Amino acid sequence: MADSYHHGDLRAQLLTAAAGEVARGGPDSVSLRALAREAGVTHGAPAHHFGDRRGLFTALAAQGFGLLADALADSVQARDFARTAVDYVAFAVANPGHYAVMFRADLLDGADAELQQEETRAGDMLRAGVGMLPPDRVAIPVEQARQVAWAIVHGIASLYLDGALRHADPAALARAAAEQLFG
Amino acid sequence: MADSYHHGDLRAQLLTAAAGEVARGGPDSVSLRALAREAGVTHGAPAHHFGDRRGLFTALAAQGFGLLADALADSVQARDFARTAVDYVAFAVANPGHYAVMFRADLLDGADAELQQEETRAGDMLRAGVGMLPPDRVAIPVEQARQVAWAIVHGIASLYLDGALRHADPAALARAAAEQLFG
DNA sequence: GTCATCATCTAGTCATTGTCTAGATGAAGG
DNA sequence: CCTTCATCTAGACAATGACTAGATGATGAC
Repeated sequence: MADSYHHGDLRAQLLTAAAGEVARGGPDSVSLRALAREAGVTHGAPAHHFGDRRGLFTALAAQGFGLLADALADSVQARDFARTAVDYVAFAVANPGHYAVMFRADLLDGADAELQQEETRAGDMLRAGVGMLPPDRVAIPVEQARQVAWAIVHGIASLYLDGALRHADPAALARAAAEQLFG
Repeated sequence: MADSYHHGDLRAQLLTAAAGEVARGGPDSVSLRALAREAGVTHGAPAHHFGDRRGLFTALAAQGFGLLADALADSVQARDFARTAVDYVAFAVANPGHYAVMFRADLLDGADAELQQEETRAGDMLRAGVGMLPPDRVAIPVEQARQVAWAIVHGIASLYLDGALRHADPAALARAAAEQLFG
């Protein structure tokens, strides 16, 4: 359907291209018109699917939260926190374009229903993962432990994706962090 | 000198205004022309001081790294890691506009001399802060411990500034994180 | 005191972008 | 067959970043 009037899969293709572009040059380098050119449609076509630029990033973030929740499901069910930490960082490294926009409140429409739903699903997954830790390993209130656990995997992922930990193995670092934190 | 031909303090004023705007609406909402209007100069004036948009963010980040190094100096000299962690997060909360661009490689000119200098100074400060931890509290290689320590304060600061930890006290969280990590 | 130098700022221009509007296309279903 | 509506086209507009040539005046040498 690539040469018909109706593209047929434009929304998905735009999201994929946007993720690639964000991973390559950051959110600023994403141009709706460039994405449209790349997809072989006119510059106004993306607006129908995403409304505006913010809508594109919101859709990308929602997709990212969905993928993250999926990526964590196994280890959370296995109640293996160290593996959850590794899987979290591995998700970010494998999906840099998605991850780079997921927590950028300034780029997203926080009121978007799909975003809220996927974000809640991913958040519940994370909470469950930390809730299963052996209490004798946790020296601080459990709610703080949850936030600290999130902060550390987010910190590793963010710093690595921003190039600040260029010479480190992020997965190994996540494992070490889990051990030092709760081991 | 506000109404003379030469502004006299344009560079500093633009940086301050840019920090405020980044804190308010993120880097995307920063417009060189809007900053110029606000400062009462023409749209071309900022280019002389920063070259282009990237140069503005680079200068802002360099200033931020300098401020960060200053903010950490006391506690590092006192070899008090918990306080360093708190001071780090407190710096980010107090200077959200600076912090939001400091690690955004896509917005910065990594080759800038001033940026590299200030970044190195802040990095050395952080390394020194973690290097003084009691060895029997550290279960992982010291280099990983450094990275983990950085990741956790960066994670707390980032998540808080992005609004993901809206109901938490970031300083208290930093203290708790230090205790759980190395306490 | 005068003058040259140069950092600083002005003013105009251009391509590009996001967004809005009206309308064309064609797929899907009654 | 024909209506409906999601999808896409096409044109326009204001705003922006970047570039250029030139005006201004602060500074320091003589």
